Amino acid sequence: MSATMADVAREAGVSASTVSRTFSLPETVRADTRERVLAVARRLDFSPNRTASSLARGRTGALGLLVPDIANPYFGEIVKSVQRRARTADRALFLTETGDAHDEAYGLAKAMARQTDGLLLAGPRMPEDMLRSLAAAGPVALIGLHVPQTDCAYAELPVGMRQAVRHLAALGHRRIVYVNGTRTARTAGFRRLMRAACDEFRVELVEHLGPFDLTYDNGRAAADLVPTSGATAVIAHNDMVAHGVAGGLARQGRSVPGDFSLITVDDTYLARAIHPALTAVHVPIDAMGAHGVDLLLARIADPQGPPRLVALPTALTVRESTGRAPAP
Amino acid sequence: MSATMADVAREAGVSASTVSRTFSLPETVRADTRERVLAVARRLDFSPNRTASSLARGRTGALGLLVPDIANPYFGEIVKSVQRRARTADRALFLTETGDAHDEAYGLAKAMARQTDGLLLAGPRMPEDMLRSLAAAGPVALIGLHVPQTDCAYAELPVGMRQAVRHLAALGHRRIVYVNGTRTARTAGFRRLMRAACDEFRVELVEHLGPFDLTYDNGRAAADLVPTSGATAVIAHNDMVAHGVAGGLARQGRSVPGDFSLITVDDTYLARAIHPALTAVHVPIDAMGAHGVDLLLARIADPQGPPRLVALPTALTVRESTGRAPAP
DNA sequence: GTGAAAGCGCTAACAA
DNA sequence: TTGTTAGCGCTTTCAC
Repeated sequence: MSATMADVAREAGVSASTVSRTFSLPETVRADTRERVLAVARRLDFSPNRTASSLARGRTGALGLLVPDIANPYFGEIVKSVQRRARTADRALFLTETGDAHDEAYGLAKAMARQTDGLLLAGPRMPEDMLRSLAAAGPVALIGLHVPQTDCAYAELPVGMRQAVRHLAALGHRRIVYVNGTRTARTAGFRRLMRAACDEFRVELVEHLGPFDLTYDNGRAAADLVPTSGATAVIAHNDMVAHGVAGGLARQGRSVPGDFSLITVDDTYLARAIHPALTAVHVPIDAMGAHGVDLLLARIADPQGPPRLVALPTALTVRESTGRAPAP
Repeated sequence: MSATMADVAREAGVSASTVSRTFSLPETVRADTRERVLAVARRLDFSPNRTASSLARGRTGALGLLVPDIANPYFGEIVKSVQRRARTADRALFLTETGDAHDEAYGLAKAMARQTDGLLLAGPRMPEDMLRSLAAAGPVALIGLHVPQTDCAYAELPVGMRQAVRHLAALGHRRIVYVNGTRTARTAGFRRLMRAACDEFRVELVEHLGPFDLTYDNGRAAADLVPTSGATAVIAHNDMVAHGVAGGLARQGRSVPGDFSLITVDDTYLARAIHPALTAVHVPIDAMGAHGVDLLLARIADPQGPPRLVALPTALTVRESTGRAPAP
């Protein structure tokens, strides 16, 4: 089909090695022969066959990204930033959606590891030992999650969460509902955080831990429980859920922030794309994706190096969904 | 590092070819030797090296997907369905975000074509001749777009659009605004459609063709133009824009559907995820993605076959954002 | 600075 | 049914 290095070599009157060097180590070949080779290559519309190169080199040049749910805007934005960073590093990106099942995700990761130089796991719903086993088998970096002894880029939530609770306390809220999720890795730490922050600011915490996957519909369902809880403010675990809570409250005819204040965590474009715009604990998704790629590339370059953690800052962004607590 | 076919062959007392066949054409090797080979393979934790296989076979087993904007829910849902279908076909998926620049998208497509067996272009913002040139160079299928002489899976919008206008006409709306976008391939056909439908139902059409990229913010800006247009209903080109229009109207203190009715096109989860839920021309995104993959696989299997078009049905889904026109 | 030669790990005739 | 043999297209010592 398409021209090979041998073809170019013949036409240019050099050996295949020289053609190869022209493309992978240009500075090692004399300028004029290089030009000659490139001219022929251009004429023959030649470009190196990546597959052959991968085989010879022993690495593919590709990275693999696994996300639980592509359509979730949080992961959508992660995919976006990872893909962008990968491209600037001249790496192709394999994408796989894992869903929520541990074993399947593990199998998919294993399979993908074979065709890539390294794996990026975003918000993996996997027990730590599986993650460790993957990391032991090849280069792996985690995004949005903190697992000791593993390369990860994650958001430092305590600061932002504390600001959120302080903000509500300052507005006179004395009792808040926290709409949590199940099954995600950050859930546990999250609860502890909320408790600590609420204790510090003397706010009473009501948890809604139902079997909530972090979906719009579950947020909507959670909204029905809010008015009977005695709380005047809600903190939702992520934007999808917050969106559902907002929709549910609106449907009940409740006003935000008139009747209830609402704070979300993550701050994807969804948080700005509803009315009222949501006050949010901003998570630097973009930076997390980019740092994830960097960590992975570093790990690929030096498989033995010590694990690195990159903690990105979070902060409260106040918008329209929070206001003074209604008079009792 | 990891075991090779030669290793397995030696241990199992067979030739490398037999090991190869055991994995790629199992039925051609006798049951007992197959078992023996598989046992050894398991013991050695062997699995075939895809890169080597790709090189020998002359195909990679991977598909490439290009989308303009991953974070846009419309494309997010397409990526999701494509990735799912690709997996059931046992194909890995390369993902690239192209952005809006024609030439860059073209270059990225060319590059990706080299490492895949075929390309899926979703909603490409590219002139037809570029698309044709790509299709001439290798297997290509289009998603969400109808280009003659090319394999495409697209939504048949006339039906749904006509229903939308009829719906508004029946509710007493006599003048509607259409918030269009620039630069996308479907724009032109869309305008014609709207005109035809509006003529049929004796509705006056106001077009807002500003330099609108299809973003939330532009929808918001468009909303400011709505009240002065004299229209009582709005049709938005996609969910992002519709979302922005809804947000903008809410901010102005206008009620939907009390003051203005609003219809969106695409019907991603966004359409349901705001209050009021949006009446929408439903586009079967999932089916489009799946059919796109099937078209591509068929094209890969038979590069010479005639081009195939798959037109998926659209239909109006009435929700809460449309109601009777306000009395003049 | 350039060329010759030996692979990288697997596949696919062709023979046996 | 299985083995032998010759690549797939590129990279990389090692000489020159």
